[in-house]
Amino acid sequence: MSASDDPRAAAAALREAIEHHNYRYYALDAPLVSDAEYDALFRELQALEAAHPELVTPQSPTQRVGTAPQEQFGQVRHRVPMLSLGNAFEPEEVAAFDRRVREGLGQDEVEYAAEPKFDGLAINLTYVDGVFVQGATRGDGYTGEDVTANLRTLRAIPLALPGGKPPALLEVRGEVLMHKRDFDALNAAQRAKGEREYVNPRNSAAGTLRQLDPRITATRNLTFYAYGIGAAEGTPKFERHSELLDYLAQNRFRVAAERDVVVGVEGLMAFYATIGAKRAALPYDIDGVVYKVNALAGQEKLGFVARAPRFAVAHKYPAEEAFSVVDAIEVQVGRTGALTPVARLKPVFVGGVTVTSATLHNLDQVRVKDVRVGDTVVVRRAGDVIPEVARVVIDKRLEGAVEWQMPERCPVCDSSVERIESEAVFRCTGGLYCGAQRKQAVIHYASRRAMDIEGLGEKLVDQLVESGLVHTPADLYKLDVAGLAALERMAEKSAANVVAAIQESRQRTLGRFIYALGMHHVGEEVAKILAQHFGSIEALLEKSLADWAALIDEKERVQKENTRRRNRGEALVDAVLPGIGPEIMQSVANFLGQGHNREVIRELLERGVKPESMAPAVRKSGKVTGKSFVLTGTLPNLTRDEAAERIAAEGGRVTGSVSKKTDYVVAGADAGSKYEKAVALGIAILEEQDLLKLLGL
DNA sequence: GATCCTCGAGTTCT
DNA sequence: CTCGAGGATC
Repeated sequence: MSASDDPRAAAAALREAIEHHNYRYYALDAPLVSDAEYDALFRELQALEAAHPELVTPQSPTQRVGTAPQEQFGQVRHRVPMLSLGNAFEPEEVAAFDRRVREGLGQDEVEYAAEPKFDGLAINLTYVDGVFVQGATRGDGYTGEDVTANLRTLRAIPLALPGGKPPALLEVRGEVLMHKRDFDALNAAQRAKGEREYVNPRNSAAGTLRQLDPRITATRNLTFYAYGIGAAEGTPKFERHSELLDYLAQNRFRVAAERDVVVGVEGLMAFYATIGAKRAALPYDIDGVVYKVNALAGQEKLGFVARAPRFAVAHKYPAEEAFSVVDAIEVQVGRTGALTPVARLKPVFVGGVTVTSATLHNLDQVRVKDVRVGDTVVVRRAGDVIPEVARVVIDKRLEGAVEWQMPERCPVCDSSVERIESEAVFRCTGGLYCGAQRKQAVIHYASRRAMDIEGLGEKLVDQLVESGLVHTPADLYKLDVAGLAALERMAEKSAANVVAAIQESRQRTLGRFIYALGMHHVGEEVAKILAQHFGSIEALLEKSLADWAALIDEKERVQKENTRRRNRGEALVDAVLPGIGPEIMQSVANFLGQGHNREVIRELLERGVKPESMAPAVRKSGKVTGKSFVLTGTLPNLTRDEAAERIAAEGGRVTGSVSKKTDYVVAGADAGSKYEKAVALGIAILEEQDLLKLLGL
């Protein structure tokens, strides 16, 4: 049969042939034909479709690249949530996982499907009647972004499942990533064009997938590896995870060649070691391996804890370490004057990013690790993100390297530096005289949780303070558009926005205002207590030093009295200002006792800042009165603040750390150590929907 | 006096 | 998120 006899059949045959060659080339790395032969087939199909436009179908290989760039990505609700996995780092944690699985299944030995854990982006592909209709990112696990147009350009993603009788619905789960060699090629090209280079394959895959113009995505070599399925209708019945992967491979998806089926914890550890040894030689980046109970019936039996399946775990490789050299140890000055030593390092690529500095926390830490300028050090990214100096390579220490000393004078304002006995930190005594502290004070004042002045960030405050326009937060209210627009990189329009934001900030709650003042030991919580107790800023200012001293005495007296009563089992006396002890009172008294601080407050009020007095918290009874909650991870719909607000509205309390007194832990995606702790303490774990139900919403 | 619970403060990089 | 320290509790 030739094309002229039956163009429709010819086009179908060509498409099938091209998809098959794609599969051989992109998924198996084992092409059957030369590139020239492939191109010939492709051009033949293009010619045929040009002659018979009615034959063009969306799933034709000629249609991978759409034309019009999108404005933005749509939202996609996942039919089956895309969950995250629990992590294991140590052999004992893997053994514990295996033990829980064995106990859960009542088996002596369990078979696992083991595979590399790709360091890419989790994706869900939807096929309806064998045709690729939609691809979405994982997002928060429940809702992702529609990146169909970009995914269509990936030739490792079949646009149509091979003939026969395709399933009515198939969701393929997997990872989009960039092979290391393609990443290197991309960066070489970027360099040649004088454009920005990407830091690692994962970031470049993410950046490429989020291109609004699919034509750009098409020029980059992204690939896709399948590792599971979501919703499915009309697929064969699988009994094992490994069978399911075989099925995906038969349907022209790329699956990891390294996947294996192993038995027992010995099998898991052997797989971990094998992949670890091959890690550098693999074509893609991985950050661990994944173990899943192979029997699907077993997976179902084990089920889920909160958001993580009980039948699978990710076994991570240790944080990557790298050598670098300490160029200098600089000192940063914080809002409270705290001096923090920071190691400036020769740029080193570790854990996927280039690290140039790492905090050394305080002098004690510098001494413990004995870090000196010029030292060769081992750098790693602790936990997830924050770079740290793990240790010094003593053998490589240069002769004459001296112990680092905390400077005696502030590097910013030259005031003397002192260390309060029994405290680890050194502080600059310059107070608001110190430029660094002044800047930080203004930044803190404008921050989201304080007076919430939008557009007034670190950069702008730097300029304002350095140009002398602003010395204290009170000066913000004197700024006008003309003055601001005179600054560099500040257009009329954005200057107007900032001024408007400053005006708008005059009305804030008293709690926010007190917090914004930035008194030592007075964070959001303490500020709120003070606001509710005093009711107005004037009431707070009225208190003399003697009044505070009396209050402190009173506090200590009540504390002693209560200790006595407790020993006798008598009822306790209500304390003044619960949650605020002598130390904090002293700090507030010191702050308000200083003339310049009172002056700034007076100016703020004069310039129209009107803190709204706050009614003492009426302990409303709600659905969760008296219960305490801890939030961790990212919730699918609510932000943490929103969740906290709703809990408070029903009488519950939200705290930051998990303890025996915690009633519920609300866990979202990528929940961290708090989740672990909750499990260890046997505390009820809620997902967002459970929380909403509990709150009656 | 000891222990537990919370809050405050500081931090890196994209 | 983690550490350190203040406050409450026993």
